[in-house]
Amino acid sequence: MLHEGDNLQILSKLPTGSVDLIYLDPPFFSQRTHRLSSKGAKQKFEFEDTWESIGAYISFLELRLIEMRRVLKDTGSIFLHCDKAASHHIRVLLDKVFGIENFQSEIIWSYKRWSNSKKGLLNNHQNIYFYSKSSDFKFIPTFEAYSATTNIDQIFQKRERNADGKAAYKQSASGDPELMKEKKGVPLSDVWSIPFLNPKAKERTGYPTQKPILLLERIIELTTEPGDMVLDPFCGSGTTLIAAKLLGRSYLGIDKSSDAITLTQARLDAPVKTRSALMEKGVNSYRSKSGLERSRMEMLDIQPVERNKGIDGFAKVGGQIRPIPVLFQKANESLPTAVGKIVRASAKNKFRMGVVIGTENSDVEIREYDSLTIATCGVSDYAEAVKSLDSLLKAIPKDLQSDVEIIAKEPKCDVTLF
Amino acid sequence: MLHEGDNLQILSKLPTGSVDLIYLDPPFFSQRTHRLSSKGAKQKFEFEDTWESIGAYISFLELRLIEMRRVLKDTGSIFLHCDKAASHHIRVLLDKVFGIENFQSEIIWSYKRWSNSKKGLLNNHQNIYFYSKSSDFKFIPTFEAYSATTNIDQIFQKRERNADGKAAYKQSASGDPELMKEKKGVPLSDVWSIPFLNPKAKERTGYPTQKPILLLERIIELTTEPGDMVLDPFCGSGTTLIAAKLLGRSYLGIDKSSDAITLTQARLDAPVKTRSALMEKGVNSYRSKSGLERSRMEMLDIQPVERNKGIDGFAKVGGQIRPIPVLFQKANESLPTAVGKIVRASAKNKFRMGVVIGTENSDVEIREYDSLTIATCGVSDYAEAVKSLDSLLKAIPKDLQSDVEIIAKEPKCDVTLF
DNA sequence: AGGGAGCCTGAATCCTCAA
DNA sequence: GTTGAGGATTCAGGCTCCC
Repeated sequence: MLHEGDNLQILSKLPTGSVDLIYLDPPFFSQRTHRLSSKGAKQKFEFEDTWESIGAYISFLELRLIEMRRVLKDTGSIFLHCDKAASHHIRVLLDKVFGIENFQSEIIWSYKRWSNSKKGLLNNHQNIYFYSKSSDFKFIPTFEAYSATTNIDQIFQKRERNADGKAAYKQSASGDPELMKEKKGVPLSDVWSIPFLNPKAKERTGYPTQKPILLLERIIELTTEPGDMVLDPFCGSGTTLIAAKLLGRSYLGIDKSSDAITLTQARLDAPVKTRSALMEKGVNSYRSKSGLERSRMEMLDIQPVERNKGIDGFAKVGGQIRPIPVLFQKANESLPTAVGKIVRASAKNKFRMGVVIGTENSDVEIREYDSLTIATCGVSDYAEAVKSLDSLLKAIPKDLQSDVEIIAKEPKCDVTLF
Repeated sequence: MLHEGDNLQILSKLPTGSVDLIYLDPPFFSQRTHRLSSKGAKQKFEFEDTWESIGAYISFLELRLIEMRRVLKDTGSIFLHCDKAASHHIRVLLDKVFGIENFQSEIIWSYKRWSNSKKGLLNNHQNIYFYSKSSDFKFIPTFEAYSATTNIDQIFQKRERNADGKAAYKQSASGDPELMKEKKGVPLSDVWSIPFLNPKAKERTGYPTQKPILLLERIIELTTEPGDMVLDPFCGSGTTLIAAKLLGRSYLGIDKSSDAITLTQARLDAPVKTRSALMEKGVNSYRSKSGLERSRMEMLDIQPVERNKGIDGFAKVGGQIRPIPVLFQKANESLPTAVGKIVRASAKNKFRMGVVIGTENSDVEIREYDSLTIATCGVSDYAEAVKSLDSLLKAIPKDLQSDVEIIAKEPKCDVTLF
């Protein structure tokens, strides 16, 4: 169900204790008007986020949060999405309205985003405050995969405390370890790495500050079951309601803008969810390189590239990444094959030179392929790699020297990495 | 230099405008006493973190923050480390003392830690507030590697706006792309993934709430240059000062506990920094499997194992990880070799059955190796894998059936992964 | 009901032993 | 002797249980 109007009016008419989950994404107190002007779009959406003072902003929220608390069931939860602009004032308010004892989590939504370098750190997260109405809130335990450092094969073994009070693996009379029947994984963390909605994503509606469906799905699945009622009093483009619908929950959306309500209705009628590989499989699925390859590149100070068959990385000079592609010969391919790959991959980009590192030790060789200068060398261990890379660079023709004053670096730590 | 005593007294004697960076890690308002009860330790450190009220806690901090602001240079910065217990009240206070306009970042220190199943989400982050004394603060630009999804080979190309105002890759007269000479990487984010100090780390001193040196090094390198003065008014085990010393900065530490001062002095005399693989190389260095292997396991719903030569992962049933090891036959090994590996790896742990997935398509076969039942099947593509795994499980002996009702899953996305 | 003791867990290290 | 696979160990948070 959708309502157009001031959410305070509409909330006050809703029955007490009728909602299982409230997610709200109010204006963040950014003190500016948000609009998205995608050239192709038929429609231009915008909303105001300018306030007289932080006090005015907080009073605005307070009136509404009091009503939200009222309409929430005793087992219900509320998720308030905000950012650094007012997160501290909002949490003080939430403590007041819902009670400190009902604070459950500060969820950090972290993402990578296109950057325009500024003085200081890039803002790559937003905050979501999770409060329950009571200690008896509904919560569906959710688990993640174990960390790569966890000894999963070990922790199947049951443990006990021995005479000294030390923990040790439990053993049956015969000396065999006793195993657990199953393991669940690790409880979900409060730091969520979910990609920011890419400017190119099909899911985008043109509405500013639109949130990814995946984020809302996670919130809904954590605290509700199918059929439960989900309320979004600042529904905007309607992402919360789309997610609720896709998961078989009932939903109620409020927004004061008729454009927003129209858009939401249209999205509900025909939901589009980006099947982005990044969203569904995570950034790790992009990592095509093994730990060995990655640590080898780290030691040679090479910036890895994950999406190109003919380029494993780019050489760095003094911390700067240079347009000099590097390729490692693979175990099942010949050196000429590897060279062919890097030449093909470099052609479009007009890189002037590249490096191929072979699997067998060999002297440095420099050859021209069309307009590309390729150096090949072989490594079997780190010292050799550095030495080869060094002599490789010394052997480079004079006119290319200025481009490639690579200094072979000391390894970053004493530990042998491969 | 180290001072024992109440930092308010000692701060008030420090000259105005004499410090470049202040990092403080005050008690978090946890309302409990922190102690580390390591059995073997000679010494037991503890500190009180119980307060009459949040008001008392904030006043305590306010008096001290006012002095800290005074001793800071105009180009100086302060980093206040806290957690969800009082972060909102602390930020309100910082706004008051340093000015809203001098807020720079909310840094999220995120980490994985030994878990503690609870209702709700695991607390896996702490907050660090970064304020400057003025807009003219010292800041050393710092860069990270590009994300795995970035088209690095593309971003070397210069861009321009064409007639329609759209951005496009710049081309020379001959139609070739023009390349940038170098790229720096991505500016550092405000979400920092740095490992938590593990219970087994040599770097541990026995002092509770000890922070990793790596975290402090990053803060110091961001806002100071060699020779600059770093102040930690709640220095505890002295991590800030160790990091400052290692980076050639001057340092000043204050703590009211003489145990803490003694410990800090001892650490300064002989700094121990864990050369931990995780800290220095990141979690990805633990991933021994290629993207192909990992995505294959994801599709078959297998939990990967990274530390065992004879086990690639464990089978899941209904989302639960079961003690059923799975091994993929490698390209350069025979099926019997693979079976030998999984049998050896499983022997000590007394797993009852395992699965070997071969490289060639073949029917499912079940054989006994000592007390271990091994099922082998072959796959060459996804559809075949699902079919094989399915028939494999149907072929499993009756008495093991209850252990392995694996249902072959639908692929999670349309993209063909192998 | 309230407080304290003890249990369970898994991340990440240390450390042993076999190749 | 060297390496590295994998077995052993630590410990704080949050739970339960007991007094």
